[in-house]
Amino acid sequence: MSKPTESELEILSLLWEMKQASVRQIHERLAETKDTGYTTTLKTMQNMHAKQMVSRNETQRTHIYSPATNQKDTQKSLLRNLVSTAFGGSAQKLVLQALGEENPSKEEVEEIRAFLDQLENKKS
Amino acid sequence: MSKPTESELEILSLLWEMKQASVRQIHERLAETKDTGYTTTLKTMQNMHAKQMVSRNETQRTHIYSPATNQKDTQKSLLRNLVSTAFGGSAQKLVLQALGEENPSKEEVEEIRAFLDQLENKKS
DNA sequence: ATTTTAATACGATTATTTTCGTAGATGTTT
DNA sequence: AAACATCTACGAAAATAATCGTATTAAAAT
Repeated sequence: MSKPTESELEILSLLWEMKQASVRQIHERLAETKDTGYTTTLKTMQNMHAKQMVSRNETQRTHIYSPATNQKDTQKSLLRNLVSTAFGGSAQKLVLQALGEENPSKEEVEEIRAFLDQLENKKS
Repeated sequence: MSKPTESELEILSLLWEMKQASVRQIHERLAETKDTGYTTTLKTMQNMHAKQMVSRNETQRTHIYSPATNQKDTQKSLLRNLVSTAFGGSAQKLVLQALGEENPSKEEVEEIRAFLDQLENKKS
């Protein structure tokens, strides 16, 4: 599986969220923040299909697309890439930086703490 | 300041690490993992200079480059971008995912805990 | 049935990024 | 000083990504 481009990732992200969608639906979501033509969205999704990045149901005239790449795996590889190119290989730095930015709620902090506990238990 | 491209980021990252370097030095580091010509590296660094992404000392024949963009700021914007395109806007998810990947040492976990404490204190 | 609307396919254009070759200048070695 | 190595500058080609226009087909509305 190849690395999605910026545009592809925007679409993929929406598909992960929506589980499945038509080109029209995706295009409408994109239109909230972007200003490109419908056929641009269509073409990109067709490209993604050619790359097997998404699958689609063609039984209806309006094709329904769904993600063919696992969200977790994609996130993992994007994170790995970012860590190595922008954080000098240190995931720790990335985590701290992200936390500093995030301004997490009490609940979120608790969730992270719990996760850390769990990590430590696994070690011993 | 514009978003660095993939190649630019590789170089920028080395410059952050080395503080300053000649094209030759950068090229040799890149050569460890990549297989492109010297003039390619040179050209990219010249482009970066044109974009004011790096500065350079031209008093010697061999120019010495140094980063002109702040590492933290760049990391921040790259993180923000990744969160919004690949993590559905949730920095929390990115943090948890990164932690799951990282397999942090005891010391690193402690560092994160300390950072979380500090975050909470700031709130009250 | 005709017209209008909405969809896909697909080539072509444009923009961006990456790569390299060549020329010319400046050092270095012999 | 001649030959060689090592720089920078810079244009241009090649590769990749993003955008759009047009043709065609299918469904929906009148």
